[in-house]
Amino acid sequence: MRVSAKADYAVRAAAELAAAEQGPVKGERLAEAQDIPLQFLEHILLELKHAGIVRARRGAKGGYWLARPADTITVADVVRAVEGPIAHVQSAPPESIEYRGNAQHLQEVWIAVRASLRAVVEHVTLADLVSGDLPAAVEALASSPDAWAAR
Amino acid sequence: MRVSAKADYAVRAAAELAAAEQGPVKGERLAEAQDIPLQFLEHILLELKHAGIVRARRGAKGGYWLARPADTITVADVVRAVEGPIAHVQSAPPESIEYRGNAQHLQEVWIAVRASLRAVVEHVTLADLVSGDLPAAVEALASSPDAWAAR
DNA sequence: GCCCTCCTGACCAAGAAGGTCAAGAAAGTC
DNA sequence: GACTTTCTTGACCTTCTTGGTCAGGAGGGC
Repeated sequence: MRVSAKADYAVRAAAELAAAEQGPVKGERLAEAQDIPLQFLEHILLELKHAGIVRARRGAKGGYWLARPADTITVADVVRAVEGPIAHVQSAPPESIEYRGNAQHLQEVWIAVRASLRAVVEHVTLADLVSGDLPAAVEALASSPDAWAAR
Repeated sequence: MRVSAKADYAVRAAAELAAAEQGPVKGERLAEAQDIPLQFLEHILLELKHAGIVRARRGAKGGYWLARPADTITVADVVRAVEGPIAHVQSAPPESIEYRGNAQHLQEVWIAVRASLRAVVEHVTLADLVSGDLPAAVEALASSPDAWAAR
């Protein structure tokens, strides 16, 4: 239950692209802006491209840009593109697992875990991220002092 | 953002212990009840013991039992015991990461992710799991048909 | 003394995480 | 057409994690 460096990098780069006024942004600029190893970032951007989230052009004046408007791309889209399905259990979707005996209801718990995760990442768009104007429900979660406490 | 086999096994075994009427339960019985490789399970139980969640006694009539009442142990306790902190980003707690440029607000998103995760796993106890009587908020999340859809 | 059950460390194969390197292919410029 | 720029792609690398197995030891119960 952790977020990989790759997913974090991917979202940060995507946010940077969302904020770009116009025209393609070079990989190097993204890498510098977010302090990400360039070569690693280019692999990530390639995956985002294959997922249809980003587009690219080579050559002078080349670079990357978002394939769709920033308010139609969610954090979940970006994370899935590089990490695969969210909240799998034992590499399988929770709804496909059969639980026996006294663990019967564990399936519902994992389903609820996934749903609560989705409720956040599927509702924050890149546009929200850049503007800082997060959905009210997300803001509420993040603003509780309890949410900031380590545990 | 996935749940490991180890964490899943740990919760299942803990649920089985929570349901045990009385007296220690053998590792072998737990392994059979939940179809978990015995040797692997014993390593897991050892971790749960070190975390103070479970107790054990050796010898004939030996076995494992919960160190505390089942309604005071949450799924989060068990998962943390075997997987470490929940929802870390790049192996660090989200509140300790500094984001720059257009990714400034990503920190709040990861904090919200962690909070929403906690809202589920910290409120389901082993007793809830065995009885199937989950907290209303969790039930609500799990009962939405949308939550069961793969994506 | 003997059996039972937990305890523990060593080992292992496969895969992922987090990168780096280097060659190529397209786009633009002169 | 040559040259530069920037993306594209595959190969490679090291370390850690995952999901186990094996074998011996230690302690309890009878």
